[in-house]
Amino acid sequence: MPWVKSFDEEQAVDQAMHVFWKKGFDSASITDLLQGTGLNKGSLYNAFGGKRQLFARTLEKYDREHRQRLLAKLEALDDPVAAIDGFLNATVESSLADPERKGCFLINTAHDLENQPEDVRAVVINGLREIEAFFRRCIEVGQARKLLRCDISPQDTAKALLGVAVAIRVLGRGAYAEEALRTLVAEARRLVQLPGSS
Amino acid sequence: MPWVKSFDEEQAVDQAMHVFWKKGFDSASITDLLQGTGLNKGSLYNAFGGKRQLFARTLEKYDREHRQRLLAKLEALDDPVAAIDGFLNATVESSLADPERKGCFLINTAHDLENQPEDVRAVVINGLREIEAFFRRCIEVGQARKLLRCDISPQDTAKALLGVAVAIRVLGRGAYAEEALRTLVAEARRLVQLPGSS
DNA sequence: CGCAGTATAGACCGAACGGTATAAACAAGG
DNA sequence: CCTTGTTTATACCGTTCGGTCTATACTGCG
Repeated sequence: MPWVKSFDEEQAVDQAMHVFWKKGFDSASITDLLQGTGLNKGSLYNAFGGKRQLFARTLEKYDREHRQRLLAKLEALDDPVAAIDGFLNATVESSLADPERKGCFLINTAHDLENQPEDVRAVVINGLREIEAFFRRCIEVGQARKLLRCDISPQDTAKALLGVAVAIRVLGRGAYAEEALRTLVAEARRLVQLPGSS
Repeated sequence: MPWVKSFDEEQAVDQAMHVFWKKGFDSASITDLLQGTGLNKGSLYNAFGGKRQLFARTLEKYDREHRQRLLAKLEALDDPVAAIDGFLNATVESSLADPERKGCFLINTAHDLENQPEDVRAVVINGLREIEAFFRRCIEVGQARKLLRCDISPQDTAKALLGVAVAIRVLGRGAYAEEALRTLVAEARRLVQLPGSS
């Protein structure tokens, strides 16, 4: 093995991620990916196999570095109220901070779920399911600690919170401005009867 | 004027609508549209000018015949509770009834809002704004008639209801099954404190 | 019939698509 | 040096893209 590798494969995946995230699978052309990664065609096909496989890798990386990382950070707070609040606010902040208004890569892909290969579908479904489970755990703990109202179903309310997060991500791509997005967060908070914090 | 027209232009728009609705603007090819409408290339370009203009016409038709028609029907009930309930349930039913899982044409387009021409953007923004206004009116009337809790903001809660509707449409495209979608409706109902009806 | 205007079918355009292949340049181990 | 395997750059493949154009068939009016 006289040579190992010259370019940073993980960095290339990261750059390709932004291309796919912004344009989606179909609209992202090979040329876009070559420009975004700085690779040339041969290296890209040699390193990743093709467009589909590269897309799957970028989505997995996004899921790992965005969703999983955020959920882990929030669970570590050991404060269910702050965790719920934190997730929704992070959703809004991410939407507002991105001048390209790319939204959430997972949800963008979920919107196109029909024509995705099975491995991609699995990442999306699993990611959404884990966000829902995160909300459910937050609600259960919050109820046990008497921080949240106890007359609601954690399972069902978790779905509602995920739903609001989805709406923030979709409407945050141009249809709703900051104030409206923050209103959605406040309304979601009302579902679990949190006191109005910042 | 020795001839008027041979094909039904409105029917062609309707068939093109389903093509764009299913595939989106970019992924719908001219060939798809020709097959869907039964027209040939010359007629299509002669009658509509091009892909973009045809897309705008199909979206306007969708907005007119789906959103406006549903809202008018529900407003005519003069029953704010049934109207809110009816909208959310209709959203679920539409999602479930469509084997192609196309979702809502307006919301699909809203998800791509960035690279839409101005006229298309206007239809989307206006459509969403009117759904929100519909919810707001329902809540205001419901409060005046003591059917809904009076300690909530009609304006803000209307945004939340629209948000849940958006989530139903997005997650209804494969990520969520019937039961989960109905849970979202029930949770939305909880936002305005409706009694649990079917 | 002859004229005007439309529908049809399909050729044709340049460009871009995803993907493969080929060439030379290059780096490290033997 | 020589081999091995990767880097680049580019040519090339067949297909499809949105869009134009032409030639022909057809319909209704005068």
